[in-house]
Amino acid sequence: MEEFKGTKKKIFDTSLQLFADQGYKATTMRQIAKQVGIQQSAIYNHFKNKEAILDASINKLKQSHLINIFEDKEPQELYKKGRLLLKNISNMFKLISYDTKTDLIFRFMMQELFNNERLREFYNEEFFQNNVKKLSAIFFLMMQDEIIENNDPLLLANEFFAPLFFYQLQIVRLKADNKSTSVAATLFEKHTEFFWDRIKVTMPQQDDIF
Amino acid sequence: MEEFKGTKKKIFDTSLQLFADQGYKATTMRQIAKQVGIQQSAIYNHFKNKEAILDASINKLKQSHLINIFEDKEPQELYKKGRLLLKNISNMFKLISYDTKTDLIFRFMMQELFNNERLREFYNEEFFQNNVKKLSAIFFLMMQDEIIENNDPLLLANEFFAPLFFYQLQIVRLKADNKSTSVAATLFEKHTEFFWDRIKVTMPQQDDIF
DNA sequence: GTCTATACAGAGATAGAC
DNA sequence: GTCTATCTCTGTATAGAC
Repeated sequence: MEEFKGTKKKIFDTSLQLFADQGYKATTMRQIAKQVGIQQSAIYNHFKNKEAILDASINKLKQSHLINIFEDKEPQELYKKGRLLLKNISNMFKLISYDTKTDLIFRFMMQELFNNERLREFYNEEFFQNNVKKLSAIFFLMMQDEIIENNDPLLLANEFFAPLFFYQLQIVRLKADNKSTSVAATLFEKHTEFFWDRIKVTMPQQDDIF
Repeated sequence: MEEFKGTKKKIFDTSLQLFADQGYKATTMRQIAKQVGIQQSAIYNHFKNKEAILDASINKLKQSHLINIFEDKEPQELYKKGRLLLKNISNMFKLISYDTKTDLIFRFMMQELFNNERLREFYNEEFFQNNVKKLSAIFFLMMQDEIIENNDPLLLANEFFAPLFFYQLQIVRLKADNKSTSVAATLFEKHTEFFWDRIKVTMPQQDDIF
């Protein structure tokens, strides 16, 4: 929860930047120090060792919007917003892709996910067990209220999240090479429309053809 | 195109395994040698240096089914298969997640994607410019033939690929921790059904309600 | 809290005998 | 083609002066 200040903050920000660009292992203490503008040994006044900076980075991820999609809100307060809720979530995914700080955390996460079991464990529990299940619950409530058609709520949750994550990945990747992201950026909204049309209740008495 | 043999193959296979588990940078020549059962210096009889093993790994990725989804087939030969084509593609994504060798390449790719510009460039051109565009072309032909409803073909291509990639990622991740993948595995088929129902032409004269 | 100096381990790579 | 031995560089981390 603590926010770093002064030199410690500089060290942390620089480290995260380098971790995102090159990976944790490839980043050296000398590199970090040089970029901060201090001697390498001075880092140890702020962080016990290199792993402590890694831990701080993981903590940052835990607090980020990449994981905390619903903040503290419960399905019961959310589901009535219907299509608007999905639009809000979709837009949040989009904003994250363009937020410079969160973009770093995203790249850091993707690299370490496969060689850091602790991070994988955390991702599984927080992102999956938490967010996907919460979204499932929301869809379930929407079905009960006949806002959307009956279907497998867990499938809907996955089908809604998957493209958002995928488009986020593409944008972060394209941005890393300073390539245009404009096409990919439009997909967030298009996905939500496309998806909503698939799941919404279509009134039988009202004929779309005429 | 060359397939390695004997010691060279052992070195390559071991390296790819370690790259997938720990990342390229974290893997040492001594580690590779130890696991192969030779002296560290003996590696240099087979590969010029560590980077040459990395290059070979990237070449392996280029040849894999992760990238070569349509092999050499053209949209014109494929689109008529309709729903079956999508089922085949979906099934291929699923099989890759469980194929031990391709699973390694997938993990290797995900880690290096963010710190290897060359790999990113290749991924962008081959996966995106090639596969997504090819699938777009297929959907476009399906629309012309009135197999599916009119829509943005590029959107459909993305919406179809995104969950497949996402589910693949989840399975590979779960497998890394020896966790159950059975729930995730069912999503490939469910996605295809869910998606096809969304896009297929629904005959106006034929009423589904009765 | 930052510096210089240094310890020490581990990295990639080469030389030359067999 | 593999071995032993070794070089050189670079990595993390600590000690102690200011």
